Amino acid sequence: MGRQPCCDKVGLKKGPWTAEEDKKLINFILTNGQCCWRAVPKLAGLLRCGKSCRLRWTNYLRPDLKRGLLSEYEEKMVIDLHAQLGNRWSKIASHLPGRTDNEIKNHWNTHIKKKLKKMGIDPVTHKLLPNAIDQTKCEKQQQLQEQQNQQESSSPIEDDTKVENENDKNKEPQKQETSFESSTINEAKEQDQVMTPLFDSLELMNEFLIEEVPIINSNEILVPCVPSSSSNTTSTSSSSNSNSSNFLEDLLLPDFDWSHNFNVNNNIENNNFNENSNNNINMTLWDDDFIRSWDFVINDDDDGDRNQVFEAPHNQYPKVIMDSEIWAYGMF
DNA sequence: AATGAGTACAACCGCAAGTTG
DNA sequence: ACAACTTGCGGTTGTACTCAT
Repeated sequence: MGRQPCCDKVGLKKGPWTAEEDKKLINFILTNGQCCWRAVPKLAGLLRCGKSCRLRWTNYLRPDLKRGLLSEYEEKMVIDLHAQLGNRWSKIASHLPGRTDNEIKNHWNTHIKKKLKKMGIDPVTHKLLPNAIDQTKCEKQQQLQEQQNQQESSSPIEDDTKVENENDKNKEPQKQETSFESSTINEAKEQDQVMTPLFDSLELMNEFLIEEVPIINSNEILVPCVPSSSSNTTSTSSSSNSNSSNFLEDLLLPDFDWSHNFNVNNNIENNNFNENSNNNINMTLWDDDFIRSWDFVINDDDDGDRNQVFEAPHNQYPKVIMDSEIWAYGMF
């Protein structure tokens, strides 16, 4: 007897998920929690296989997902982790809270691979490509040649100063490199905030050791949250941290009054927020699509006013410690 | 404006590991 | 111990979108 397919494929829908399907899935998981994916489509009234539901949830609908491009800092981490773990995307993703293995894999294939190749680094082995090695050899030879020429054409006194200057010149990049080499993740974070270019060398990348990567437990995942309707708009992370249920309560608010409060006042600020990737809170989790999903889940009104989509500005994302069990066991 | 190439990313597929009866 | 089942992972594909011509 062969292995049963994960689902009966006859009559099952494939391809992109519709808003209606998302709604059903979110509704179901909010009500019942995540369990037995095989049973989910039947119980949720979806013509999908359980696998597809799980994928949709974990890669797209999950509330603790960050959306948007990976930051410079995240990219650096991915490169370093990939150097050590290879294509074990889920392992890599586990070091980047809010990111999925699929997302990282896609980003690797579309962005990072190219960047590394441009830099003369083999994205598979993380070593310098033969061409790049030849190039650096040539450059070194050229430099030596130039130095020799300069030495020949200059007086001994000038020589000393020149040599010193040359040394200084040579020191400059070295200094930079060693400072990079000694950098910790925190320093990398700081560098990321000033948008430094990607690595100058392989050595640099290898400095991001796994041991240095802060592993964040699922129950520590920060979920951007919205203040309640009556809330002060300057709510701080500390105030929200102290009460993890705020997030849930807010989600359960029947009227979502707060949604348009922000929409009106903060469009400009939002634009700045999206453009300003230096900002620590680089979470675009609550993008239109996502909010739309939740909006209609809560209101259960497909014809509801879509203009009242919540768009909270970056300074109004209180940090909330997300208790994984709340999601896992459907405590909504 | 039309169109073809390139890009980004959501989704699918098959396999393997883990779990259960 | 073993087969059936479930879940998760990594590779690949399909398609919508963007941009250059």
